[in-house]
Amino acid sequence: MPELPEVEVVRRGLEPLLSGRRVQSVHCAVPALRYPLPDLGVLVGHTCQHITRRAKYLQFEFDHDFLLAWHLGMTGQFHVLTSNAPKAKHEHVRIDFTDGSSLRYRDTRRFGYAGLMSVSDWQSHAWFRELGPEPLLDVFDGEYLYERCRNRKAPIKHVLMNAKAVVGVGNIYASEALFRAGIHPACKAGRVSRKRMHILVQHVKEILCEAIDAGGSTISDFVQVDGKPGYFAFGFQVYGRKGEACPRCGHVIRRKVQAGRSTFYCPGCQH
DNA sequence: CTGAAGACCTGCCTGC
DNA sequence: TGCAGGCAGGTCTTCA
Repeated sequence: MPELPEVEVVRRGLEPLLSGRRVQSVHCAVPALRYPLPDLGVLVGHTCQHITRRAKYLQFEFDHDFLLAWHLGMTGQFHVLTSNAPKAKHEHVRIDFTDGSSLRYRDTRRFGYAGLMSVSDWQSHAWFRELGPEPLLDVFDGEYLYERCRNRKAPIKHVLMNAKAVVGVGNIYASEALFRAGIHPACKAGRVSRKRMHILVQHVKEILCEAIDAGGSTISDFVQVDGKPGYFAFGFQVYGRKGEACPRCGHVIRRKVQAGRSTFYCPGCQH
């Protein structure tokens, strides 16, 4: 489901509802999502202090050095309800707080996963150790990406989606950013010029910011914490638009499968 | 080493 | 109406 903008929208929704709340009880309806769930019972009696984000992971920071890292996979959703609200379908985890609020995790496909680590040392955890830079930080710039792609024969779209190169850019935003930059998704990464790499990076940053401001993208099942959809999907220029006319040059937008993922592009203005 | 493909799991849509 | 097949926003593992 979510790429970086969607995870950030969820983080911003959860932060004011959960920070400062103390855990009263934890219920797991299943032993595992994608991986076995950690023993969340250790959080009982502890207070959620901040919710942060790294790549597509939400990080719930508790007192006493507990950090709960959570990846939403494709269909994971968090909702904050009251503790007496009924259990929804595919609701796998609930964390009740002493003030009566209740954090629910739903995940139809169960591709999500969670782990407990320490606030002071999460960077060394296997999930985080080898991640590339955050795309919205200044260290991610055209020069960085150009150097990262040198001699790489993989398609530029694969590099954009590779979390070791840069985090948070998934299938949708990779397609859209390449369209805006006029770069063909199958173009070998090592053959994109320095100048075009600068342009591409600018578009990646722009599109992620626009999507965050719009509350994320909803194609089928992304919702914000309050249940509202995201609105950015209305702004897609190529994603999901196979057969339609390119908004820029009028050529017919094509869909092709790259490494098992759908890629949408305009053969007229992406080279 | 790199890159491609399969696996995880469920639901929805399409076409026969 | 029913059913097979394809498809879905992520990431890890396996294989060539």
